Amino acid sequence: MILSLTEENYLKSIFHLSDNGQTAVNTNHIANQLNTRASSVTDMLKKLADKSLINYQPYQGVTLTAEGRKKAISIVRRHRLWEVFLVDKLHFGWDEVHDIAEQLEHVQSDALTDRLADFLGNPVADPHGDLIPDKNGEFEQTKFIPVDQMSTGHTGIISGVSEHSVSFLQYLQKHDLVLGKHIALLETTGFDGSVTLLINQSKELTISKEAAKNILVL
Amino acid sequence: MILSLTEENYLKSIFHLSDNGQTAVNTNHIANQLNTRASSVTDMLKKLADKSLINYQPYQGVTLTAEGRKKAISIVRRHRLWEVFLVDKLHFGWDEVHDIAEQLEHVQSDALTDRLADFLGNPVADPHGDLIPDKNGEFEQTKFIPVDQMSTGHTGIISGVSEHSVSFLQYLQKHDLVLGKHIALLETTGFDGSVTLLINQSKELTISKEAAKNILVL
DNA sequence: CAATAAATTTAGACTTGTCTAAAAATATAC
DNA sequence: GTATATTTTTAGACAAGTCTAAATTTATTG
Repeated sequence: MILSLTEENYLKSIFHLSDNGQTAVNTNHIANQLNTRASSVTDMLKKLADKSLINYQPYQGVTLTAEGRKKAISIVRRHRLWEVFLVDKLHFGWDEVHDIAEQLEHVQSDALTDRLADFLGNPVADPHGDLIPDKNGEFEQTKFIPVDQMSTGHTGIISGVSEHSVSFLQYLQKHDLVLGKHIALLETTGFDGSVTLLINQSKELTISKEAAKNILVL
Repeated sequence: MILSLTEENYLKSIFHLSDNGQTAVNTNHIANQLNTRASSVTDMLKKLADKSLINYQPYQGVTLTAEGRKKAISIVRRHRLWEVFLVDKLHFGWDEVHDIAEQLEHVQSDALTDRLADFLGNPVADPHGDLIPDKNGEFEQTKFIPVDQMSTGHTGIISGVSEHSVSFLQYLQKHDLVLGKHIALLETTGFDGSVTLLINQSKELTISKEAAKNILVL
């Protein structure tokens, strides 16, 4: 079944807002995420329910069906593969690629997606460290830890972020907190939770608890 | 000014049907090319005329304005660059790429287009030999000759086709009449115009006048 | 050049996706 | 546990793009 661009965007939103399809999502949350109105969302939810892509009970929020989840995951796969392409091959900054990938993800061709993945070396994570599902929709099993949950003295490799705003990404870039860097947690300040890191065994940097929460290490 | 996908497709059609924007194009021709109805075309022509992208007088056909031509050329540029990407990098066959490029061409980002061009080595022609306009909309000046207009004994390099149907492309592929092959015209048959070629100084092949007309050499 | 044929445009309707405003259902608070 | 606030849905309208059928314009032809 071929979905419209709009339908794809709704499925993707629901997937992301529901923590990969587990919990129910509210109409208002979707409206907010898609910059549209609750009434528009209701209309679309009925349509997606008719197509058996979501489970929808009026006033009770929605979850994805197996079919809907499959579709959503394939969109996520396309999005993240294109992000890798844009950063690795076209040398865009990781803070510049989201909007372009948002367009590219809607190009419908399984052959294209699979060949692109091969061309990129079948990456398992995108430039933000978000996991790329494989052809069958499976995510590699990994255990990212947010920096604010590391113990003092322990080390890790920066492997992802859980906040994708351009300003945060640029902040990270500026302080050289990019993917692949080795960090060690030197100290956690009790009163505000800010943490002091040693980056690549050389540079010391103190960041807020808020920032630490959104940097993931492996 | 940002154009809708549909508007882009109309401009592209007009550009192609008008021999790169020179001659006037009929409503019916556009309807035919876009698989739509004449009445739909009329509606859209009014809209494009309102936006100063075409010159439109009812019943008199249309031509592109300078602005419309610029837009059309940028779509053609994107389309052909993506075709190069699909064939050179993802190893698609030249007969498989049109539909995918048709989708990719509508991704709106000048930065993407320019970086893609750089990544591909700023090619001047796509896998079918069609010229790729540069960033400023200029086509490289070349003089392709259709095989049916070659003189007996003369040689050339296959550099393009003027017919893009999948069946024709597959026919060429089967007979090894692909881009870059050296051919010599051995003989033209008077009564039906079919021509006998020597391919890469080794293999002889006779093709119809119809086929010869659509193979371009340099 | 009148009559027919072909091409084009208009009129009115339909679909998709959106919106505002009002109604209904659910959640919260005293 | 009733009143208020919040969330969600319904009702009706609108814009983009399309369609069919009818009307109009242009082209063709005897």
